[in-house]
Amino acid sequence: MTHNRLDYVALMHERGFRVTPQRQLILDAIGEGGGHTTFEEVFGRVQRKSSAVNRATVYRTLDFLVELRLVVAADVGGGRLVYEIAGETPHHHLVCLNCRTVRQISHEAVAQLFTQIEQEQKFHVETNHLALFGYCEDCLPKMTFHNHAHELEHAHAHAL
Amino acid sequence: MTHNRLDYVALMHERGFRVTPQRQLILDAIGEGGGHTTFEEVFGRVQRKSSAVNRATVYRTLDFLVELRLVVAADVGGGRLVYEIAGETPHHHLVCLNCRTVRQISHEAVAQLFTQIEQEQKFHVETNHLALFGYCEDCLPKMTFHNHAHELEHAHAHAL
DNA sequence: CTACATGCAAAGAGTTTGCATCCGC
DNA sequence: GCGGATGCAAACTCTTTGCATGTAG
Repeated sequence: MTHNRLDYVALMHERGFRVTPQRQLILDAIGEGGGHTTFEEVFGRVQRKSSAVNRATVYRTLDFLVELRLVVAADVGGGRLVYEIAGETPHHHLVCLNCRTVRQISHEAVAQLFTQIEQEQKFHVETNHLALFGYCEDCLPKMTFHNHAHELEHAHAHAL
Repeated sequence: MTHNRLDYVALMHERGFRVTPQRQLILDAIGEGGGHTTFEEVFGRVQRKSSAVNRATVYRTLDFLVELRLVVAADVGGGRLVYEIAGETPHHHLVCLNCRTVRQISHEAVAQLFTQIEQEQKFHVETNHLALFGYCEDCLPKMTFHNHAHELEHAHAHAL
């Protein structure tokens, strides 16, 4: 990763911000996420190491780190952001609509589409945060009959 | 659109559900969205016609219509779903990360990428709900400065 | 020592739920 | 009339904010 301890300490000092234990814990917790981490995961990891850290601090610190561009917040759907240490090679997300697991794919796999859309649609696709929704290998079998809209009775029995 | 009045009335009756004025109003309100409509837009339109309709009813009815597959809920980021009348030709969404406007693009434009990912990643991309995040023609100029700052700090450059 | 950062609790936004009433069929 | 649908209000979840206290530099 491009940001080691010296990097962020220097960056924060340069800008007149303080390097607090909470900020370091939270940065570490994001790094443990292997690419993408939800708020709850970060909060959980931080609490395990120091249970005194407050939710509000984690919210504020995540915003702060994103603003400093040490961290990137990616919208992969599900109404929740995922956080990643910035500066990694561009990659994208395959999000399973069923089990919500998020897998990464390389930039090369989609680069061509980006170029094409850029030209044809005059729309600049953000290269770091593409989210493709669909069904993963495990969930696809379960979902195939879904397309035929047959299991509704079952679903609806508890829904309404 | 594939679902006219007869369609959905028949469908609901078939399944033992009732056709209420609220459900018809809400279905109409989604149809007025020209492709994608947020909850608040639906609620607003419904209230203008019948101010007695409750928020909870709109929430419940949207879920109900999605479950009946008369309506499709698409996650285009921003933490909020957009609703569309089902059965339209497959299309996708270009979502501007700055102004949040959502534009549609045809399926053809991205079909090849889907096939490729399907084969290489063993992941089935949901053909109706692809959301591509980026910046639209209007917002891109405003964001270039922003991106530049980003790149300076993090050697993050990856031009398109 | 002086701001900036944190903890705490309360307030907000958005959504869901329990229950009595209503009304489609 | 029966059972599903609605309205209402309360409960819930997630996030933000005001303010007093703590602490990095």
